[in-house]
Amino acid sequence: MPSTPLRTDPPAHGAQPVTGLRERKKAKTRASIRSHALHLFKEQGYAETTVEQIAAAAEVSPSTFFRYFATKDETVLDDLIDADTFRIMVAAPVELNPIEAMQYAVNRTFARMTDEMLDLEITRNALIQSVPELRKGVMAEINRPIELLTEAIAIRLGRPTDDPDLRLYAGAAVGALMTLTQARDEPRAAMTSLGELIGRLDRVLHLPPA
Amino acid sequence: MPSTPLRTDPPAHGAQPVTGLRERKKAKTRASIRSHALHLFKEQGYAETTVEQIAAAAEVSPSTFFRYFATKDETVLDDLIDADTFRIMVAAPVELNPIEAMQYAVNRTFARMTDEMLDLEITRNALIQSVPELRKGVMAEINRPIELLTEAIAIRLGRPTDDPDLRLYAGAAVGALMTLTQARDEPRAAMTSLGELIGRLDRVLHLPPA
DNA sequence: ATGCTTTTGATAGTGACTGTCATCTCTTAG
DNA sequence: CTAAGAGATGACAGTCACTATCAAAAGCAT
Repeated sequence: MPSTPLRTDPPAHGAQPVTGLRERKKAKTRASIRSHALHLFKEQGYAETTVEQIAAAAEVSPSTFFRYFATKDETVLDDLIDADTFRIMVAAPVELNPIEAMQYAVNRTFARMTDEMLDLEITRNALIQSVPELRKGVMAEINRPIELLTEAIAIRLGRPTDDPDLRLYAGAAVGALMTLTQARDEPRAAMTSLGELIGRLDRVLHLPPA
Repeated sequence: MPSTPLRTDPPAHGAQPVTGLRERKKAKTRASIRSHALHLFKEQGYAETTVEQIAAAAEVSPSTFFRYFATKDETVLDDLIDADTFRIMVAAPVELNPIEAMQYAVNRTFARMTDEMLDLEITRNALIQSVPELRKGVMAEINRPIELLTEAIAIRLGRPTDDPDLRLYAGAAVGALMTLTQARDEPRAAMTSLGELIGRLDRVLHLPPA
């Protein structure tokens, strides 16, 4: 919390905030720590990897590690919920119903990803599935996607964002989706077939009219 | 895991396992630790209370504390998901539909509780709502109630326990219920009006026929 | 270069949790 | 009633995530 922020971060719109020279190094450090952390986790396991090791691998001090990531699990869980996907959902063709719009957005998100991004996602997902502590962390933030989904549906349907039925519907959708993805054994399948899984939601969900 | 369990715990039926003398002391110690922990949490806050303090208050060593509770938060979260409620749900009058049966079971569970049990629940609930780490712990076990609910509905309807539609339905129900209870500000209301909240589920849920 | 801010590393904690081992206390066989 | 075995306890030492503090270093502007 700087006292006189002469040049703070731009309001975080869709466009890239014109990288400000010094901040590039920070982004690089952050990415480096994250990357080294994930590699180490994959090689030695999550619990077996200490923050000290990660810091050493990324060539920073442990102090610095904690300046970039508040907790060890943040290296895995950060950015997990992709706000972009919900933005795509909002912008999906109007004739799609909410569930179809979700499918559209998810499929499109996967299509946008490069192979290495997909690999990263899969690694991450495998970690989350296998390490209880990480699974815990994901669940803890379950409200975020519910919130985002509520909002996305509200915008699409021109309904108020605080419509209780919408929130209820979104909560049910996320809950159902959660059970669907967790039922899968292989992490790869759960991820790539996400679009298909969403299609099953309308078997049990029903959106009450405004 | 004793090598020769001459007298292990009975198969845990509904009836009370005839308490075996020494085990009574263990139960007492466990209850004591838990009670002291909750009181301290309420007085000084969760993070501000150390395991050492709890152990001291309960007059055991820190080592012993960890023999009874694997983690600090287990003192709060243990026994949170009440399997009995689901048992009551299974036994609810046949003419009730799944949602009505849930309401029936929840209301009955509250009715069974003594005042101090209710107080305990409310304290616990307030803690969970206010301490992020505890909330995390609850979310982590979200699968348990989904599982139990799936099973309860399956039994009531005479459908197979692994019916994917039922699991989906249960997941949606729990997800929706979660958002409903979290929307509330005052913990007391969220708990005691749980039965009423469940009634709203059928606004968005719909169980596909077998 | 000279000030200023921001980032960094070193250091010293705290507290949850683990593992080990000797002691002590029940329980049961004899 | 007692001895032996099993289980429970406490003391101790250690690991590791995470916090707080402070001085040195590096980026940036004038």
